Amino acid sequence: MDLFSRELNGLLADTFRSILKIEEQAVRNSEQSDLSINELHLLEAVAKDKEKGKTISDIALDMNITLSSVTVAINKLARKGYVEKIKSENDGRRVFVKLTRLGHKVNAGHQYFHENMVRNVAAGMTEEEKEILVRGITKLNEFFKKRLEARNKK
Amino acid sequence: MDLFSRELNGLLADTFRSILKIEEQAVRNSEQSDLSINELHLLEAVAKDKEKGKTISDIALDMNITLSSVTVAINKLARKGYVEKIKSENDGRRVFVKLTRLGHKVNAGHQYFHENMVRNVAAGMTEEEKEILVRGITKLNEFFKKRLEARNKK
DNA sequence: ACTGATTAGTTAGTTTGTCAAACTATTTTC
DNA sequence: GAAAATAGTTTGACAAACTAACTAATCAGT
Repeated sequence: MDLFSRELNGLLADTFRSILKIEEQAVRNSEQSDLSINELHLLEAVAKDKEKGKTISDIALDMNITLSSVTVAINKLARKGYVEKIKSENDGRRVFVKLTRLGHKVNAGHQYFHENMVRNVAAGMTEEEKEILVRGITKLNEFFKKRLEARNKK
Repeated sequence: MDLFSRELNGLLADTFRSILKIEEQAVRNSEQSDLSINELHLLEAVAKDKEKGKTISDIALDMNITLSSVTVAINKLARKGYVEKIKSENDGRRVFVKLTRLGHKVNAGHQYFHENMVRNVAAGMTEEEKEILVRGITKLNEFFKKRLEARNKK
C-alpha cells in the first residue's frame, strides 16, 4: 500500500468521526438544543423539496435508512414542531413531509454552520485544488453508492 | 455560497453515511458476523500499537469517545475473544488492551477491505490529484480536530 | 368488478453505541 | 500521610437504527 492509500485510509475515518462530533456539540450548545445532528440532517433532507414536500420513501432513499426509521424519526420531529405530515390527495398511501416555519429557521442556522466550515476548509486552496478535492470525494461517494445499490438488489 | 461549497457540503454527509453502510453490510456478510463496523474500528484503534497495547485512555482519545464508552465496548470485545486486557505492572490503574490472534485476523481482513476501497478511488487519479485530495481531507480533519480540542478545554 | 399482488407507511420490540454521574482503586504531590 | 489527581468501572438513560409483522390504499390481470 502506498503513501496515498495509507493516508486516505486513516484520514477518512478520523475526519468523518470528528465532523459528526463537532456538529453534535455545535448543536447541543445552540438554542435549539432539543435536536440531535441526526435530526438536523433529517430536516436538511426534508428541506430539499420546498414546494410539495418529500415523502417518507423519498427521505429513506435519500438518507439510506429504512422506512420505519424515517417514520419514527419524522413523528418525533413532528411532535417537536419542526415538520408537518400531509396526506397525499391523489394517493392515500403517501405522506408528504414539510418543514414548519420553525423547521426552516433551524435548518437555515445549520446550513450557515456548514457554510462556515466549508469556507474555512476552502481558505487557501486554489480553484483547481478545490475542484480536485470535490472530484475525489465524489469518486469516493460514487464508489460506495454503487456498492450499496448492488447490495440492495440482492 | 459557491459551487465548491455547496458540493462539498452535501457530499461529505452523503459519503460518510454510505461508507458506514457499506462497511456494515460487508461485515455482516462476512464470516465474523458477530462484529459491528464500530467494533471493527475499535479493533483498528487497538491494533495501532502492537507491542505494549493501548490503554483505555489512548483509545478514548483516538476515537474521540468517553472512557466509559471504551470500557463497555472493550469488555464486550474481550468477552467475544477479540481483545485481552492486561493490567500494567508499573501503574496499577492502567490497563493495556491487545488484540488476540483472532482479533488480528479479523482486523487484517478489514484492512484489506479498506485498501481495496482506496485503490478503487485512486484508480484513474494522477499522483498530483491524489496528493491534493489527501491535502484537502487533511485540512478538513485539522479544522475539526482544532474545534474539538477547543470545546473539550472548556 | 374481484381478487391477489404491490406499494406506502406504521407499530412494536430489539440492538448498538454513546453519554453522564457516581463510584473504586491507585498514584502523586506537598 | 492526607488531599488531589488520574485511570478505569458501573449503572442507568437515551438516540438511532434495524427487522418482522402489520394496516391501508392502489394497481393489474382476468
